[in-house]
Amino acid sequence: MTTSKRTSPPEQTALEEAYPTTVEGLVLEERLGYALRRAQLKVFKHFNEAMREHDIRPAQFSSLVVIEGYPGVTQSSLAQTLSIDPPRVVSLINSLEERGLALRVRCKRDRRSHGIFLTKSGEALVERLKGLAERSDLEATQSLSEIERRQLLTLLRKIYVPETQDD
Amino acid sequence: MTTSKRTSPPEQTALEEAYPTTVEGLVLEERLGYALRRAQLKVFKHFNEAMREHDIRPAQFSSLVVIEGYPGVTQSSLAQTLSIDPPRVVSLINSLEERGLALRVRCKRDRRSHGIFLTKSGEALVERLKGLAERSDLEATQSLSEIERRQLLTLLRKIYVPETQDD
DNA sequence: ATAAAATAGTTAGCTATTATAACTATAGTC
DNA sequence: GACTATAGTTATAATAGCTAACTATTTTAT
Repeated sequence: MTTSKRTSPPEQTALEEAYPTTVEGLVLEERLGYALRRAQLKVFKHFNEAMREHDIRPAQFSSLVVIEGYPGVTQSSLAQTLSIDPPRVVSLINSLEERGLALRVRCKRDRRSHGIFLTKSGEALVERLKGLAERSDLEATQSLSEIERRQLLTLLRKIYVPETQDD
Repeated sequence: MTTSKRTSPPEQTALEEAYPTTVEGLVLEERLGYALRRAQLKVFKHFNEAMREHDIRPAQFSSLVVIEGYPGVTQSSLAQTLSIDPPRVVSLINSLEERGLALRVRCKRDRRSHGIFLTKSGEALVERLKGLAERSDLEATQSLSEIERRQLLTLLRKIYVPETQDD
């Protein structure tokens, strides 16, 4: 199984330090997944830093925003909207409920499902957080112009919502 | 602590089903982190599907590509290049070594560091994988034109490498 | 109307990712 | 030679994404 040997004689290898820390021109720079991960890593780091005092993670923030926009949204609907699997939605809503930010209400029509609502403090918090998130994004993308930021959002949306029309 | 109450009377909530599965016009659509995650999720899913028969994960692929481009690269240099923390690089290279795709060679000049090289089978594999990755990206972004794909890569690169110049 | 199939939510378990802290060995500096 | 810094490693921990299995309900088919 391990019949293959090394590609370069290790004896004559002494220039490791010369390697650049940024990989210009490497095939990797053409890989969309790589670029998306690097960009997301940076944007999320800024986000987490901005939310640190509120102890809110990206998925919690997204949930709060969706619940605010669609009060009474069911867990399955939330899962689909955020591309989060059902088990994770459970723990997500649990944490929001424990912190008094949201609550489940059993649905009368279909007693299998639960509508989710924000509490007063949940509503107050999400209003505050939206401003912080906005500022965080701007900081993380200082190197982009406002036009470029719009372009980027449009292109990304086209990937995950293929039916998206240009603005 | 739990003084706040719900935002809507749950008694009159019976329209959950009417909620859209795609959230158009919601504040969330303006959040860069959200869009990045959704897009990355889709691109990575395609990638993992394309690599399934080879049992190669995104981070392993990136590592192979960098090692191929810079044979003898040290683990710390690899960590910095890929924005992966050192402990993870260890397990990453361990797995590549166990599979006979790469190997560590202790550096003579600085005996603390290890140069990483591809084996013959590692070289053969990465050549094969690069084609698969390319096709996977195209499939995942069918809704984008070639120009838009280039724009997207450029914009993303501007975020994580702020010094990047336009093409 | 009853049996079968589908759905909403939940619990449990696995792997991977990101992040720390602490430790060993080596190298560089005062 | 003592102090400091660096490369790699080990060990934890929290989170994320995925799958299977189970309960309670609803819908569909017979």
